[in-house]
Amino acid sequence: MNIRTLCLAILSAGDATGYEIRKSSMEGKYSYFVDASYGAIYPALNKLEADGCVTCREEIHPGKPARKVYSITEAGRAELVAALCEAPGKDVFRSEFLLIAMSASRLPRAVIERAIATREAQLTEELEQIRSLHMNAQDPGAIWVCEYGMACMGQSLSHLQSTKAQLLAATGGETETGRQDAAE
Amino acid sequence: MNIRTLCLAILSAGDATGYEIRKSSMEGKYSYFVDASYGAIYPALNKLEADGCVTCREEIHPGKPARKVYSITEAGRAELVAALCEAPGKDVFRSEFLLIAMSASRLPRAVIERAIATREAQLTEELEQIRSLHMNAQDPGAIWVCEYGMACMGQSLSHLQSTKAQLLAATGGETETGRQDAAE
DNA sequence: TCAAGCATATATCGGCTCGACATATGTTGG
DNA sequence: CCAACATATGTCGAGCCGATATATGCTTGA
Repeated sequence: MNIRTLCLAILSAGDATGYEIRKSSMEGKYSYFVDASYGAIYPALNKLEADGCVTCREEIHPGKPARKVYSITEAGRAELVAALCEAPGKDVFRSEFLLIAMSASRLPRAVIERAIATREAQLTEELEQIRSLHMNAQDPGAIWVCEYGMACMGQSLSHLQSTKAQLLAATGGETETGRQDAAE
Repeated sequence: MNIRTLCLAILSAGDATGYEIRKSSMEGKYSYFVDASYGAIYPALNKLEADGCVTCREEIHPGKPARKVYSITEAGRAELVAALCEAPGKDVFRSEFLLIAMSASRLPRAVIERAIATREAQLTEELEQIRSLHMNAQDPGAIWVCEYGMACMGQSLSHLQSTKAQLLAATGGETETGRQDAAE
C-alpha cells in the first residue's frame, strides 16, 4: 500500500487539503492504515492531479495563504477500488514498549514502571478515540473496524493491567524502594 | 528507536552475523520491535564497531565466504541500557486489512472474503510462532512478552472469527453467488 | 493588552531506509 | 542431477521521514 492509495481513500470520504490528509493519517480515523508525511503527501497529490485522479480548487481568502482543496474523480475512485482489491500486505505491529519489557531483568524498576504507565496511557487514549469514532460512524465497514479495534485494544489494556505486577517483579531492582514496592 | 539499538539488543542475547540479525528482526523473536533491512544493518554494525560497542571476528571456512560474527562489548551493553531507559516511543499498528474492511461496502464480496482469509492465516501463523517462542523462553521478561502477545493475538483472531459474518454482510455484493453465500 | 505559543497551511530538502539486485556457495528434495 | 532454497555480505536507486522555512490568525495567561 502506498501514499497514493491512502490519499484516494481519504478523499473518497470527502474533499480535503494536504494538511487535513496528513492530520487524519496521523491522528484521525485513517491513522491505522499507513503513515504519511508532508514530503510524501504533497508530491502524491500533484501526481494524482496530473493523472486525473483528483481535481484541485484553490480557495483564496484575502490575506491568507491559499487553501488547495482536493476532490476525488471517478477515475480516482476506480483506481482506489482496484488498489484495495489487490491482496493486502501483512499487518504491522511494532512496539518499543515490548522490547523494554523483554529486557526487564536488566533494567531499573523505575524505567519499567514508567514504560508501563506510558503504554497504559496510550492505550486508554486510543480506546477513547476509537469510541468517539464509533459513535460517529455510519458505514457498516467503518463500524465493524471500530468494534474490532475496541476489542483488540480493550484486551491489550486489560491484560496489561492484570499482569503488570508480574512484569515488575522481574525487573533488575536497582533501587532500594524497588523491593519494598514489590510487596505492595 | 533506531537500528543501532536493535542490533545491540539482539547481540546482547548472543553473538550473531548481519544475516542472522536481519533474520531475527524480520521473522524471529525480535520481529515485534523495529524493522531492519540489510541496507540499514550492515552500515549500523560498521558504525558500532568503529564506536567500540561491538567487536567483529571473521570466521574463515576455506571455500566459503567469510562469516563476520559480531559480539557486544561492555560499552555496547551500557549504550543499550541507556537507550532502553529513554521514554519509549508510541507503539505502531498499521493494517491494510482494516482499510479494506472499512471500505467493504464499496468492494466485491470475494475481495473481502480473501482479505479475511489472509488475515486469519497470518494471525494463526503468528500465534503458532509465539507459542514456540514461549516454550523456549527462559528470561521472565521474554516470557511475559510472549504471554502478552498471545493474549492480544488470540483476542484479535477470535473476534475476527466470531464477527466476520457481519463484515461480509456489509460488502458491496457484486457477484450473484455472493448473496447466496450470505445465507450460509 | 499583547507577546508567546499554538493551529492552520504549503512546500522543500538532506539523509536515512527499504526493496531489489548482484555475487558466491552449500544443501536438499523431486 | 539440477532447480530451488538457505546462508551470507554488500550496493544502489527510489522513496520517504523529520526537520525546517514561511506566512497568518487565533487563543490565552502574565
